[in-house]
Amino acid sequence: MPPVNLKRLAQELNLSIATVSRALQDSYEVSAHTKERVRALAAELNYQPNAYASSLRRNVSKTIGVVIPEVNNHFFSLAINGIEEVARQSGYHVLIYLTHDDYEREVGITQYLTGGRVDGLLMSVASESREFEHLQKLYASKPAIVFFDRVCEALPTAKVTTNDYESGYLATAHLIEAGCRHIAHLLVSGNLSIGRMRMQGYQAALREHGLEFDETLVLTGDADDERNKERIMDLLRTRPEVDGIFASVERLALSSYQACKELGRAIPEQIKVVGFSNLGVASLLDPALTTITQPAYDIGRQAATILLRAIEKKKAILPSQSVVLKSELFARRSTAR
Amino acid sequence: MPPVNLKRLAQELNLSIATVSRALQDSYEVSAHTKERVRALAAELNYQPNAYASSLRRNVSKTIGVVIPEVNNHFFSLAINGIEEVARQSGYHVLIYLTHDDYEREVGITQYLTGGRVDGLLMSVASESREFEHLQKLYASKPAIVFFDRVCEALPTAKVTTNDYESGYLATAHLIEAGCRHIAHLLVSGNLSIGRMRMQGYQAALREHGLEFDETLVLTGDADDERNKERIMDLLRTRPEVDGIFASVERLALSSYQACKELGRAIPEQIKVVGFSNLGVASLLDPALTTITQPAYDIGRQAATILLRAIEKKKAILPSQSVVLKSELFARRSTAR
DNA sequence: CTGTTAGCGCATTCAG
DNA sequence: CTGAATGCGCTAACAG
Repeated sequence: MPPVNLKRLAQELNLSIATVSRALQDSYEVSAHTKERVRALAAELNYQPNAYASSLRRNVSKTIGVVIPEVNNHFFSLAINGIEEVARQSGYHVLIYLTHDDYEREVGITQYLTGGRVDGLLMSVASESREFEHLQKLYASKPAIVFFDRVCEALPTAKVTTNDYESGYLATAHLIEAGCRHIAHLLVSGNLSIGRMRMQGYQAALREHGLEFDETLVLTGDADDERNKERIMDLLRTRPEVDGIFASVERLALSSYQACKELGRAIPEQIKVVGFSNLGVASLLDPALTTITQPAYDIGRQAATILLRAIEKKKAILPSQSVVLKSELFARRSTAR
Repeated sequence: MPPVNLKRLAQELNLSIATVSRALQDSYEVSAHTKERVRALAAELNYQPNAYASSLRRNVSKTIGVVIPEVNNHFFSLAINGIEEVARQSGYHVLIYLTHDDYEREVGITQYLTGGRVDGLLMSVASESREFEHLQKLYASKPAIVFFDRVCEALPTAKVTTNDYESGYLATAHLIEAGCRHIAHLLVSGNLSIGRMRMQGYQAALREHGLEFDETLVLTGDADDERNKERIMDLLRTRPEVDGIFASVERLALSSYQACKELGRAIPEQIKVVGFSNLGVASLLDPALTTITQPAYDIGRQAATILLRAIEKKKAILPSQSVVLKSELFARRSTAR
């Protein structure tokens, strides 16, 4: 069976390829009658335009890429939800790439992406990425880029983030007000803006409540959850005075909970924990879980909206289009008192 | 600045386009010296082949599509993880589409996909889909398809599933052995094979343990979580004898937990619940949560592996390549006694 | 080992 | 209103 393409339609209808093409695009310079004939046959044969030929010709792919650390995480999966929603409504396809917070992979992926495969890119950088050369290259190679959550400050483009400084402050203040005096901080990574911001909020809250900032209570996590848990347990063992933990990212919050449980230290009676990011499910079920919840779905939507708008208008994305959304402290029942 | 394509490279090197193309593909019929020159310039100019031109010419896109109900769900996000992993290793790109369990969307997406954009498709059908005409059409239009978890039995292709019947049996038996005598079943959807299988296991377990199957204790959920919760609460109120719940899917399990909490019926003391699927995080934190956990990551990997192998070998996928993996009952501490 | 030629399917000039 | 011709960037068959 011959393939169903414009040529085939043209032959069967005794028309030229050009006319068929125009008819399918509802061009004003084709008679209503012809359009009808073309559409009827196209439907009958289940004609689908070849996306690649079209992309090649028009030099747009109607495809965006999403590069994120992982998907098995409430924040990112909700964000994808928002992104996919917006993309589909605008007729865009979504390619997904996971870095697993690995620098090498991120570099590989960005190279993969340099070359017209996508019209634009939504990105949350890997926490391990210190060097941004690959991102610079990518940026130079043209696709529109919008960062969300884990941004690369070095590139002059729009970023969709949350009020990380304030949230860090809020989380810490919440713990202090609940009676904590020795609050450990679990940092996601020193070279990630969200980590720095949240930590600054943490420090400010301590300071303003008259507490010392103790550098030795700050633990920087890595990609190995098991090891993170061990290190948290070590910290809790060697520093028994710790009565609160502020985890700056979901994975570390979980590791904290597990560490506390394994050490038999009850949450929230003995140790209070505030986990950053969307524990979703868990926080609904276990009242001991206090979380800072980011509006992940909206972040995804906003980032995608900015990106697609720029693509459609063929306009550059400016840093001034950046958006800062608000996170919320979500405690099922107050841990204060 | 002129674009960096083969033509440009060829001009600057005084070679033909064909030679440059061959050199970049490391063809044996190009001198080492020439290859070197080409590669050097390509690197210098950061040449990236145009993926669409290549796809058009070769008639392969090195892209697969993943169509799933949602991503904000441990099962699917883990599966994506596995899929992306396998795909990337083989140099494939992954397009993602979410149906939100909506029939219309699924139809729209499959149409979207009919037309060479993807070389293959991994799919978990929407629970609402009763009609499979769109899938038949898609199947006829050629891309290789592998179903996973929520399969469409009508199509003669490979399916990657878990031992749903046994798991349903196991879950129910677990409740019975823990002392439950009136076990409600929350069905995901009557027209989904996983639902039917799990329910059959549930019925068999009841039967073999000498319990009556009571149709009025079976509740079929829909896409509205809030309403599901209300209906579960209704059921628990009108049928106070219910002392166990077997939820055949993650979302319904969560709604059950919430319903129980709102009614003040303690889990697992007053009501025991077994939730199907990967509650992940939650089950680690709350010992009350008993889950049937599917090997989601492996399911993703396996499905992707079968698909890519078939694509690479240009061979049709046979139903005989189907795989059935095993789920595991995961109770943090036994609810029995 | 290298170049010439043709064409993937489509959108778009330019003619009529 | 319609058709013929051109080329997007790349690969592959065919020469030499």
